[in-house]
Amino acid sequence: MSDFKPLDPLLHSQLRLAIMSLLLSVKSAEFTFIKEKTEATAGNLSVQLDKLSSAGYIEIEKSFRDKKPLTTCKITKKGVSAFEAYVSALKDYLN
Amino acid sequence: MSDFKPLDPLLHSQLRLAIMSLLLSVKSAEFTFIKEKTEATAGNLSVQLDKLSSAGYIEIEKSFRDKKPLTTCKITKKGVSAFEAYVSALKDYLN
DNA sequence: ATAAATAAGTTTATATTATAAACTACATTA
DNA sequence: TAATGTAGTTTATAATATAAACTTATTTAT
Repeated sequence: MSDFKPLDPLLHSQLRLAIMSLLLSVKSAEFTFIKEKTEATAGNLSVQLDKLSSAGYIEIEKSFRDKKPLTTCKITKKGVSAFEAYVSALKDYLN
Repeated sequence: MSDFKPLDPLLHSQLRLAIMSLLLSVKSAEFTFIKEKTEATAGNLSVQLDKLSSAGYIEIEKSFRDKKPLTTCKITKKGVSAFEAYVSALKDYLN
């Protein structure tokens, strides 16, 4: 029997974890804000946001501001739960 | 400027993290013991142990017992430091 | 008016990584 | 001596992360 619970592979990724961590601390965040905070490239960020969204961990709203596209992200209840479960599982690995 | 320090990719891996976590809590551990505790396949374990060893995070000793190969692993000082740095960096992601 | 630069992303191609399947070597048992 | 088990290693493949190239639209300069 293993001492180690599996770690949600969707969260066990540096960038996605950073995104989720950010989103936990705010009501919502814009693409460009997340990009600055995580120092990710736009392409990478776009892909990872899609994955989190597909999993139902975040909600993405696309609109326009000043005639420019505006992508706004928000963590979901499911995302919060998944994050908490991940942190809890991770603790066994960190002693 | 980023709020998130990079996570050592060698440690940010479920299996390698489990291996390091195990090795932190014992003087040394045998291949088969680590295999049972982590529930990894022998192939995967072999590869990941090699990576940790190449990085200088663990030391691997190969011998024989009862005429059978015996692989024994031990965490190094460098490995302990790396693990501690990883945990410290990770904390910023977990709030 | 049109060419160049900027902004906000997305899509796609590539490099890296994780993982298991297949294999090796040797010992034991039927 | 043929099959089974033990303890791994090597290699092939699947999955993942990442950046480069691209798209669409806007603003600014010529």
